[in-house]
Amino acid sequence: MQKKRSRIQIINQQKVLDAGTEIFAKYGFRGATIDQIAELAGMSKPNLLYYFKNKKDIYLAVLEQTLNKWLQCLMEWQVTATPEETITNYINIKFEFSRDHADGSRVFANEILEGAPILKNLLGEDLKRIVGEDTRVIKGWVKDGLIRPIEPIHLIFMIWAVTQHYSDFSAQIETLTGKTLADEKFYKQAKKTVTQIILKGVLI
Amino acid sequence: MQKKRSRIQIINQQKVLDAGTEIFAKYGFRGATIDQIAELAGMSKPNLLYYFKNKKDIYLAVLEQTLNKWLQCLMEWQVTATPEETITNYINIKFEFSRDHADGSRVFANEILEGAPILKNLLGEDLKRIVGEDTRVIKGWVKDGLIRPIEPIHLIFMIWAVTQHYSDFSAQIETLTGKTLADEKFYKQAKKTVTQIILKGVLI
DNA sequence: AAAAAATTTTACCATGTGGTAAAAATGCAA
DNA sequence: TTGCATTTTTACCACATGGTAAAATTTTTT
Repeated sequence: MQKKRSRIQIINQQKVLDAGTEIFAKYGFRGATIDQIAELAGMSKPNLLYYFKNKKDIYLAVLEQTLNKWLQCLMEWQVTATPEETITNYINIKFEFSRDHADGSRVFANEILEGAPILKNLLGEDLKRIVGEDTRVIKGWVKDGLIRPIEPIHLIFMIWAVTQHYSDFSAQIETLTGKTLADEKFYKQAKKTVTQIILKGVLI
Repeated sequence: MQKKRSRIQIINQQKVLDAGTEIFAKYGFRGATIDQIAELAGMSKPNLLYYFKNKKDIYLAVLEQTLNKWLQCLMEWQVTATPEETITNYINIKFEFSRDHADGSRVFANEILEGAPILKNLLGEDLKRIVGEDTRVIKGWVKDGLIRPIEPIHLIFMIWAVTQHYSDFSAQIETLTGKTLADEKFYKQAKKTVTQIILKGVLI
């Protein structure tokens, strides 16, 4: 049993997590510095280290926070009725996540580019289980003749890839289109086009 | 007019570029160290700095080399006959690039995650022009009623996103499936599924 | 083979970065 | 308001990292 966190502690730890997410998103674990995070969080480095004993601890906390949000997102969808509804819903949720947690998504991207040394363990079993369930659902649809015979895992990867692309590579997208998912019109257009192509692509 | 590069120069500069690509792919510009690159290239740090005067110069050379390959890849496809053939061909080429230049792809990913400070200038106009041409072709197909009315840019992003996903996030993919694009069977299956979904998704 | 040019090594240095110790300041409960 | 606990600042340190100078070595040219 651990002592109740004080008001200041709660505020400052969250400040560090927010700043850490932003910095790690840009530079990855190795490239980020405690000074950068401290400055963005508006406190001195030793002050920050009063809340997190070292850089790795900040990183772990950021990863865990993001991970929870991501897993929650992945489990949020439900096999409601038709595959059409279910897939539409799934893409919706993923797009929403990409828009609202772009920095978290980029922290993940950086971590995976480094070979996912931490995430591999943190994620391993949970993600495999979730993906396994998704795969089973899709396999069921194929068996029932509701969608074309496709390899489920690649459909899942496609949806992840596209939605994450809009957050992870937003710098590139912005250069080319002048827009990001923050632009409501662009957001809807992207979601609509992607949903349409995937639905028509898999439905019979 | 610059002097002809010596035999040793050619060999060692390429060694540095190869090592640099691998290290920058993992850690990005900030996270990579000259020592790591030097060690992987099998030479001492001062020796490496005899060929490239500083870290940024190595990075620029790596980016440029990768950029040339990427732009070449993007321009390799041709509007042959039907949209079906053309899109299939385009996806083929991108998948091949992801498999054969995974580290280069990751260097790009890292650069874009950092906000593409260098690439923005290096790439800016060239990429815009290429994407503009692609967009025009797709718009033509829509007008001619050959494919469904979709927003071309998002189709392009979809194809980029998916193919790059297999190289950039191969660590995640390997955790989940035990496979990478290096596995011939997996490569063909991924390409086939993606091609099928996108073709059925856009063709009328 | 000798001289010149190119390459590699050795020995550095300045700065950046992760992290600590302890004093000073602040918040808070009695 | 006083005393205790929490928080913040100041002043550091050790090591990593980017980079340099110059000597030593190897390669190439004459």
